[in-house]
Amino acid sequence: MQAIIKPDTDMEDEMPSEAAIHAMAESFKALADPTRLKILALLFDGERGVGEIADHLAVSQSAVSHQLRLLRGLDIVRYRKVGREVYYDLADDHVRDILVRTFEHILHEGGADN
Amino acid sequence: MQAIIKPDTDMEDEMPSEAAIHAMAESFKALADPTRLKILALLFDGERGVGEIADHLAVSQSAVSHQLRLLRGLDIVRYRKVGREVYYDLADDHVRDILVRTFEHILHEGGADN
DNA sequence: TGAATATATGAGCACCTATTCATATATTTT
DNA sequence: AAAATATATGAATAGGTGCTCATATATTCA
Repeated sequence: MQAIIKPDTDMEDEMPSEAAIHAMAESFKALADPTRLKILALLFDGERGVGEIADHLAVSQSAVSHQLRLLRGLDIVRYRKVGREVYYDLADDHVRDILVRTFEHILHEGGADN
Repeated sequence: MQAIIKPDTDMEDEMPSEAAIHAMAESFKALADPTRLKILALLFDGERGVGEIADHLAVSQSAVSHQLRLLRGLDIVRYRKVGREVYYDLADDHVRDILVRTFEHILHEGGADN
């Protein structure tokens, strides 16, 4: 499966495929929301239960659950079920890297306010 | 200038401020669109004029211009005016990094379906 | 000067999305 | 068993977003 994956990981030679572009857009879209970013920033320190997340941020349990489903579907977070609770965590280091880079970007941005 | 910038660039100690979260969401939002991603992928190889961009991708001049304005406003691209043409380019290396990381992320994503 | 070319912009609309509300499912406790 | 607790989910809706169309601005050319 996945026969035609060239090691074209640097994006410098040719345009990414239409499919790759859409996948990237999907991933960025997942990070393009304050609530989801807050969730991820919280998970940055380690796994958390759903209710715990909802409490820490000022967001309803339902809203958090909806957002976690979205993040789950894109392999941005993973989860672990323990009894009736579900602990969520960042999926991998790409996510960490991307979050940090962007955080740096906005700090370095001449932008007046912080 | 920029007196109060703590070297808190790693996001590991404390939650980013509300303002930082919103700024990050804005940045990601800018990357969360196929048209804008295609523009950026094109600029990855070097600067291009607006019409050139519109031709390469299958997008109207107006649409490209609208999107460039957005990217400009977030310091994701910069521009250079020569006569009546305007050449756009990626603003800095953060953008390059973020694009590459995300490209890697979606390639490494075992994800079968979406 | 006026015509041609390159880019920018405002308005309007179709589509998408994040939340709330109500409810469902799953697990533990009594 | 029923009640309590933790999470998930579908529907409805308000607000946001990207496109097109028409037009404005800026620059070069004849």
